[in-house]
Amino acid sequence: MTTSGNVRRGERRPAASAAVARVSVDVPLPYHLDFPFDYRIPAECDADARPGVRVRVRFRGKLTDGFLLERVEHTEVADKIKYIERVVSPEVVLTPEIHGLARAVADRYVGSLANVLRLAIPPRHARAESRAADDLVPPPSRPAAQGWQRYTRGPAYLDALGNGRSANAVWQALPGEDWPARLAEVAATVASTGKGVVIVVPDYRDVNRVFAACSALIDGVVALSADLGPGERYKRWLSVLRGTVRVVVGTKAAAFAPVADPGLFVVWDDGDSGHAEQLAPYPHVRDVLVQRAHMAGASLLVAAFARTAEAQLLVDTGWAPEIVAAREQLRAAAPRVVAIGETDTQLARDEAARTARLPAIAFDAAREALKAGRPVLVQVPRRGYVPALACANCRVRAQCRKCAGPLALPGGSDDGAPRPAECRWCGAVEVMFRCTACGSRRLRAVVVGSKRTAEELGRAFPGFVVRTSGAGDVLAEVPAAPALVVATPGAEPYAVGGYGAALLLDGWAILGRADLRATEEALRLWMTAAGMVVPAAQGGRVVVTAESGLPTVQALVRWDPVWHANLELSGRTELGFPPAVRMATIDGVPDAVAAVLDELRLPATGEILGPVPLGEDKERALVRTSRAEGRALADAVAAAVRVRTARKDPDPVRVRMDPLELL
DNA sequence: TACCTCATCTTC
DNA sequence: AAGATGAGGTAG
Repeated sequence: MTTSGNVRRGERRPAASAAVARVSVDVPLPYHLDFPFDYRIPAECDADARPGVRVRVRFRGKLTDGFLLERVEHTEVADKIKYIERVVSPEVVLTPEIHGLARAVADRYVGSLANVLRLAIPPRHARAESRAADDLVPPPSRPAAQGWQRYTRGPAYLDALGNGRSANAVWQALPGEDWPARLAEVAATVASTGKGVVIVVPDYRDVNRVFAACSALIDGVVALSADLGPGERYKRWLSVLRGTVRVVVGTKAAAFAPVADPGLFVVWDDGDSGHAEQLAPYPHVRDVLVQRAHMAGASLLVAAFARTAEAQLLVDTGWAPEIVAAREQLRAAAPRVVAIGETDTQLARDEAARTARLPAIAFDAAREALKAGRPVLVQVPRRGYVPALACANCRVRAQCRKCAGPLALPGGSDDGAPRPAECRWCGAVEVMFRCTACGSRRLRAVVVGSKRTAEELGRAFPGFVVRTSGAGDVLAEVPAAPALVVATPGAEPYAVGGYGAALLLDGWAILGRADLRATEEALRLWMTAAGMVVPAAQGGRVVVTAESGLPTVQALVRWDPVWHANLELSGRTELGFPPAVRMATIDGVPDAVAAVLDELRLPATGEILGPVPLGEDKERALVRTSRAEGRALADAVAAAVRVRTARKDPDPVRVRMDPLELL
């Protein structure tokens, strides 16, 4: 007698009540199938089949993993329903909070729940799970937090958090600030009330620094970063889930860490591109935490040396008050910053310094710092920026006069014939370029500096150690000793006791990037480096090689990230770019993009830009609405894409909401 | 009439 | 996305 597996298992019977499980299956489904599937819960699984557990189910014939989202009495699909194969483990890994958050993130970014859950919940590691839970550590006592007195609303902010009140904030750290210590004080303050804290930083070096700072004040801190092995990662994540730790420090996936009773979420340096998830649907840590804090009734702290336009918007809309230092505190803390553009560059008289293209002021600043026994940071731009055009005179990025997009020379056939510049966003041809800043009509290609900087500096400063940090080989820390430290942006080592000087070389190249965020990014990179330099009173000097008249350079010289963020935001408001508006990009072959646009039912403020060619016979359309209609935009794009995947149109389109780069 | 290919349909 | 189903065509 032949029997099917189901029958041989002995006539499975459904659980007595709520025998229908709604399951999110973990398979890359086409977008129109992003909804839960119903499965019958067998009686023997009744106890374990709780919402949030992992289950094993048969989906289109194959065994797959899934999350049990909820249990209900009835199903609409009684004729097709199958039994759950088994409950993988009774561990409730998807908490109601994270489920709600993941759903919201999926909706916001036009992605599927399964894709977001894959970012939020690490893969299971059975051995880590079987270990017994540690005891819950007692909350720490409230720390002194003297460091916050330098900021106008600092003490009041700490008080609010310490009294368990919800208090969002956007914090600009003073130059030289020991920001990991300040974040640790904030975390300890919230933890002392018994609530949980999640701190998200851009990379593992920052995780280590903040973890160390937090561990000095708090028992029960855990570091979560992608470089951990699967077993260790799951083990630490479980300690968060089981509520045995109160404070989580980690990189972007930690934004979803299921900390118990969260009171505060922190994102450090929200302008760092490391906070943008590289996997679909590409959520950004800042957005995830804004959403999460809102849903959880917890506070959000957006902190950095510089300030993004997005953070400025949080301030402007009243979502978060700002925490900045009074002017006299800034004067006491800031290094002396000088900008030298090409027109006023006086190269050092020293022969070797001349070879290294070092201006006299930079050479002197470095020499003084070395003499004082301190390391000198030399920031050089990374290779491989998108080729773009800038004004030949003042190096300001060449803008399209219609949409302010970046101008570039059309690539492709190299027949030598000079061709006019084109806008990379709207495709408009520019034959009569005129610089928006200085009025010059000449254009030049933006190129990046050479890798020889390190050798050349070695020759300019004989007898001093030259260290490099960047690309594959990132240095975490340098000692408090004279040395030249050549680093690419984002790879600057932490200097014990601070740098004596920072030389920000080829600053104009960073400014000239063909990017909506070029100026914001330039200031962020400069301030991150300059923020590691000792105060002017201790001889701290910063030299940036860029035109001193440019607003971004001014913002660095005056150390005024708030002014710059306001400028940046009003610029984007004027042009109609994020974060002033909500925007979606739709990529694909021309027919596919056209079909989606055709299907698109936009809300009232909706507007379509392009499509513009994207290379490889692909096109990109930009779609925008007011921020208020952001959700409607996401829904409209989702509906249009769903129609397409449902009728199995051959050419796929890729959608991104508010991408970091529009090109 | 058996068998193969390609399009369409379904996924609990 | 990918296996299951079925329409219609083709060889024998």
